[in-house]
Order: sequence, then structure tokens, then C-alpha cells
Amino acid sequence: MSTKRAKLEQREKRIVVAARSVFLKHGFNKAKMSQIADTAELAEGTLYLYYKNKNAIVKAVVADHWQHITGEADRALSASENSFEQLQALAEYHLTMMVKHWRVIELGYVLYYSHSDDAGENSGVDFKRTYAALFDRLIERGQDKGTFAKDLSLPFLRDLFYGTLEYAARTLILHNKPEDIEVNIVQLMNVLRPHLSGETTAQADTDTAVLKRLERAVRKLERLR
Amino acid sequence: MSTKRAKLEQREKRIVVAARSVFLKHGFNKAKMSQIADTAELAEGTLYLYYKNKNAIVKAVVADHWQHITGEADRALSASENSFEQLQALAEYHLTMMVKHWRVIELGYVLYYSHSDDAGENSGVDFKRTYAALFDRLIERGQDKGTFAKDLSLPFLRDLFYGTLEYAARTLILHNKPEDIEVNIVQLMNVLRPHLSGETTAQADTDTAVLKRLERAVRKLERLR
DNA sequence: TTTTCATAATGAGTTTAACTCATATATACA
DNA sequence: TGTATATATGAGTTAAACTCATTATGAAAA
Repeated sequence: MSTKRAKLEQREKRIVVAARSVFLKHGFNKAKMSQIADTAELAEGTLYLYYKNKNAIVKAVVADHWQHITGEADRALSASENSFEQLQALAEYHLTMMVKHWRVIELGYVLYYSHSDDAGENSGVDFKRTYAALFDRLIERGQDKGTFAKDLSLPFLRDLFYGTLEYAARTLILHNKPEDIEVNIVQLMNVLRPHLSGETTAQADTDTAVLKRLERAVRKLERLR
Repeated sequence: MSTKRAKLEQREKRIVVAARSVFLKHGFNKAKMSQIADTAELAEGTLYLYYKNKNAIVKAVVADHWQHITGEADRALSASENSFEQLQALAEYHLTMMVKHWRVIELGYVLYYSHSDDAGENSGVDFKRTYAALFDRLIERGQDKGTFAKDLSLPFLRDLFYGTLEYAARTLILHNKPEDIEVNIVQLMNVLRPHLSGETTAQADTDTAVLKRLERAVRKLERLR
């Protein structure tokens, strides 16, 4: 029994591996089912015994990638206990990964934007969920430890974090400057640091406090003359 | 002669209008050339006299949208002279537009991720260029006026700005909460403000140093009476 | 007004590639 | 070894983008 199931899973895996190489080489639209079949050394019809259609195959390829990536990112985090350092490590890992595996990320978007009604169960972005959850957990831990402010909006921060990094990845790829990854990370952290530690409002408070205190003192001095 | 050219342009326009409605209703993949032809009241073959292929038609639809959008955004900016207010207005306009016209934005991505070699001249993201340039100009003006710090990285800021807003738009659409647009804008501005005006950690340090020094001086004066 | 010519429109026909299904082969089990 | 069940095959079907030989249109010449 275990042999049978193992055999099936092995063949599924083989299709996914073949599909990835073909998709990466040609992109979704130009990748032909016949090529995938050839690469996997199977007949074209056999593919349809394992996956409903072409979309289902990319979905498997992309899901596989995000799952792998989640494991790696999790390990990258455990290198430090400090929440800021963890955040920086996640940002660094994420941006590096995006630049390196951009073609796979793209496949995910093709899937997402194809609006295939067959999608049914999951719409094709679910893999990202567990991955994105790493960020949420990190922030919440930081809040529990008192490193991060309590009044942060998690959804907004998540959008800021991943949105910025994705656009940064696109820019880096467009200008072919993978060496600028570090620069981007430093800047992102500079933007986030004061916000996360709640300095902004606190800072504004001290500013007005300084001003009021100064005004009082000056008025007193003027009266004394 | 002007009549002839006008007639051709009018027909191009008619195709684009028909195509937009069909694409918006069904999405790129499920939109059929035959439907577009029907809607435009033309034969299918006629479409190909005006546009090379399906991709060329979406490209026209998307280009049309970004051009329109650029005009509107520019007008939204001219309401204020203050750089921070202009930035906020742009963010607000952009996010509102993204949420409202998400389907058109999506069409742009389908085009972008299709990797059609026929793309030739422009890769399909060029429309965005002039639009994104509004942001660059705004920042540079702010720097000239001394409102914004000089040592900002424009590419990074641009990625942060548009990346965050796009992800925020996705989140708003996903949870169907268009009323949260304002909340997102306020938060983005809170993050950007200190960074743009150059209030780095060093700044915060000097602030508290000033406060302490001032407190000492004032106490001394008060003791003197 | 009629003829001519160039330009534009048409839709039946071609092509391509995803997907199906009747048939063939392998595998497990008695 | 024989039979039943599961798995694999690839020729055949289908759908939709795109082509092209034919037809319509409309402006200028006769």
C-alpha cells in the first residue's frame, strides 16, 4: 500500500519537476503540455490523470515553491532573538528570494490573474498565507516582548513590508542590480524602526512638550527682565 | 484627409471601448475576439486591421486608462502647494483609483506577465512611467523647497509608496472595505513624514539631549528667581 | 452618370494547443 | 496462470486566435 501511494506521489513530483523546468524556460503561455509530457517522459494524456489541467500544474509548481520558501525563511529567523534583527533577516531573505526566483513568483501571478473558475477550493494565493503569517507572528511576538508598540495595524504593516519589497525586487531586476539588495533593506528598516518602536507619536509629544516648557520659561524670564 | 484620419481614429476608439467592456466583464482569457467584434459591430477580421492581435488590444485599453489617470492625478495635486499635502493627495487618489479600477489594473498585469515577444517596442509598463513620474517630480520639488530631506533615495521611496498602496488596495478589495482607504493613507503618511523630513534616529537623539539640557538650564534659572 | 481604382471589410478557412476517450498495457490478487 | 482493476497511451475532438481570398465601398476620372 505504501509502495502504491509512494509511486503515485513520486510520479506527481516528477510532473511538477518537469513542469517547473519547462515553465521557467518558456513562461506559462509558451510552455506546452506536450513539452512537459516529454520532459517527464510520459504521454500527454497521462498528465491529466494527475492534474486537471495546465492551471492545476502551475498551481502545484508555485505551491511547492512557497512551501519550500516558508521553511527556509523560518530557519533564517531563528538565528536571532531580537525582534528588529528578525525582521531585518526576514526582509533580507524575502528580497533575495524574490530577485532569485522571480520567474516562479511570476507564475503565481499568471495563475492569480487568470481567473480560472476551476480554481474552486483555493484561489491560488493560499500558499502565500502561511508564508505571510511568519511576518504576523514576528510582529506579535515583538509586541508581547515590548520591543514593538502595541497600537500597530498589522494589515497595513504587512502591506507596507511585502509591497515595498516586491516593488524593490522588480526595480532591482529591471536594472539588474542584485548588489543593491542590502541598500534597500537598510532603508526599509530605517523607515520601519521609529514606527515600530512607537517613536513617531512619542517624538511629536516630546517636541510639543519642549515647546511648551520653553514658552513658559521664556515668559517667566521676560517678566523678570 | 482629416476626415479620413478622423474616421480611422474613431474606429480605433470604438474597438478600444468595446474591448474594455468585454475585458472588464470576462477578464482577459475568457474575453473572446468574436465578442469584441460583436460589441464593436465589426467583423472579427476587421479587428486585425487595427490591432495586430489580442495583446495589442489590451495594451491599448490599459494605455488609455493610465493616460486618463495621469491627467486626473495631476489635477488632484494642484489643489495644494504644500508638499506633504500633495503627497497625501496623490496617495489618496492612487489608492482610490486602484480600488475602483482594479480590473483594468489587472489587465495590465496579464499583459506584463504574458511575455509576448511581439511586445517589441514597449513592454507594456511604459504607460505607468509618466504616471510614476508625478511622484518623482513631487519629491524633487519638495526637496528644492526644503520641505523634504536631500539625502532621500527616490527609487526606494517610489517602491515604498506604490508597493504599499498596491498591496493595500488588494487587501481592501479582498475584504471589501473601501471605507478603510483613509485609514491606510493616514498610516502611510505617518510612516513617511519623519523619514521625508529627515528626522532620523540621530534627530531624535539630539531632541532628547536638547530637552535635558533645557530642563537643567530652566531649573537653574527658576532657582535663581 | 457611369467607370475605374484603391482602400477597407468580411467571414469561411487554417492553425495551434489544450483537453478527451476508446483502446492497450501493466499490476495485484485469487 | 487467469482475471479484474488500475494506469498509460496517443489519435481524435474542440475551441479560439489569427489569415486571406473575396467582396463591398466610396472617391476621383471619364
